[in-house]
Amino acid sequence: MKSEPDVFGIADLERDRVTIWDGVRNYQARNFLKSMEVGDLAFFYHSNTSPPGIVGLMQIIEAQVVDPSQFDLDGEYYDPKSTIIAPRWHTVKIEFVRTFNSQIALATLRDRFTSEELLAVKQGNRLSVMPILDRVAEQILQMAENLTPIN
DNA sequence: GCCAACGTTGGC
DNA sequence: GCCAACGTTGGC
Repeated sequence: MKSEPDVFGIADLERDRVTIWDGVRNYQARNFLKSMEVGDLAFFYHSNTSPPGIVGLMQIIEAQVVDPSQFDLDGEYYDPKSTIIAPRWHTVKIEFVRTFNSQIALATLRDRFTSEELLAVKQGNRLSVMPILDRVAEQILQMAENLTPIN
């Protein structure tokens, strides 16, 4: 799951511990959010930063959450086509698990995985929520273990 | 800041 | 329903 650190980064999640992942306004990304279940783990990815990459881990603690921002008239995620009876945007509530000692850069992920193995590595991919194979996720977690801490 | 890739909008 | 124009994302 991607977020720009300037907007909401892993440090913000570590501080808040729990958050609703609101503001996703892409149908494909929303469908992936809808498929998530309580207990699922997700990587936190920093986009639009240098270098971009995976910075930590979080856990889904509530599924099928109606995104409240779609009803916020003054917010940037307001959707006039959404109604309380038929909301268009669902998301998840997540909890901070941990920040990696050092981030796993996109370049490293590209070195290690093909775009078939890891969708996030595919050039031109703009999806902010993407599925990941268990096997690949385990390898990434292993990579995180082996990272040397930054001071 | 540039720009390729992609999604959305809207005229027809 | 097609597709050109436009807006956005996000790596570099």
